[in-house]
Amino acid sequence: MDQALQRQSPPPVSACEKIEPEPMFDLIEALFFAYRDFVGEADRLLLRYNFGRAHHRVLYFVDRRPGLSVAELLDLLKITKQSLSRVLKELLDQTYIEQRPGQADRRQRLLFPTEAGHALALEIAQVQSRRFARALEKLPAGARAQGAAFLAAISDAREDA
Amino acid sequence: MDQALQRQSPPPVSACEKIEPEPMFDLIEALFFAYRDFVGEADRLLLRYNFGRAHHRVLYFVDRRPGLSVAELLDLLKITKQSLSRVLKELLDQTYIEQRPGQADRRQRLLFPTEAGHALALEIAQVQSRRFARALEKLPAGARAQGAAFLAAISDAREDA
DNA sequence: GAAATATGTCAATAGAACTGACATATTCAG
DNA sequence: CTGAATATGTCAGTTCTATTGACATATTTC
Repeated sequence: MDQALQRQSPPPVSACEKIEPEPMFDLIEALFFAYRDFVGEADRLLLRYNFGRAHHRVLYFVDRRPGLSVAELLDLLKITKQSLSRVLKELLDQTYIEQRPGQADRRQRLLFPTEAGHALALEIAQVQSRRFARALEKLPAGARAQGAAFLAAISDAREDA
Repeated sequence: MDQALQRQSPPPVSACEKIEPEPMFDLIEALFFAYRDFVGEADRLLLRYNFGRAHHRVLYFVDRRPGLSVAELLDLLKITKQSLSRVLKELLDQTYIEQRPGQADRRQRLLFPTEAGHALALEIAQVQSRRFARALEKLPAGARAQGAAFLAAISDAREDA
């Protein structure tokens, strides 16, 4: 049943065309599986509210950064405003999020979670945190800080927000 | 410009309903941004071949586990065979992947990368590895092994394959 | 007052996933 | 050998998320 063997050790590069090191397949795969299972769990929870992954991302950031402008949210999510609009409208209609005009700039519509929105965001964050907690139990002390630093280093340096 | 402040320290839980610890927002966010930027880079590269993220995932695993059966691939990706079919067909048609009947069980269609498929898979893996390499430069020695262990602990234990 | 900005919205499209139903080839168990 | 189970493929319809392009409105700024 194990005809699915790995393409293993780098065949000691025959020619000499700018020897690129062996790709870090361990990290590539580990990140894929970690993210797949991490979001999969939240997805199942969101189904109960007829929300998808996109709703979650919006609610998450609005809850974490109450008073966020639409433009700031778009930049965080790296999607277009048309993509955001459907999802945001549903969250507004079902009063998980509310808008208030900016006091300084009244063109802005600042986004705030409602009580229900905050509660839902918290519930999902707790489910995801329990996964992290289970993972950290198996790891030596300091793993949380190391893990956070590792992940931060992977994303592009310029994390605004 | 910083009206987007954090909902910070856990307001020392007023009542006493099974005190849930403060969610690990640092890890939740770091994993989101790391994955977003990690796959975003590959996505841009894939555009040149008119392939999407789904094609990449299939090609990646077929290249890593040549001789994989369709059922095994479905289980790795956690998608349905109908979802796989369009993507796999395109990869077969454009000869990045080829099928051979299993010698033991001739019902199976074992998947193998072609030369072109292997080259493309490698190219993408190298781009992603360079991102990891840049990240690891900033981190202390041992960060790679720690990071891999951290990610593995996050995904559900039973990684078959 | 004109230009730039922040947001909203309409329309059309694409990509990736889903469910359900059904067909074919092959293996396996009785 | 026959019938059930398995591995795969495929058709049809749907959902969700995202895209581009065009245009409207309110507000701020020069």
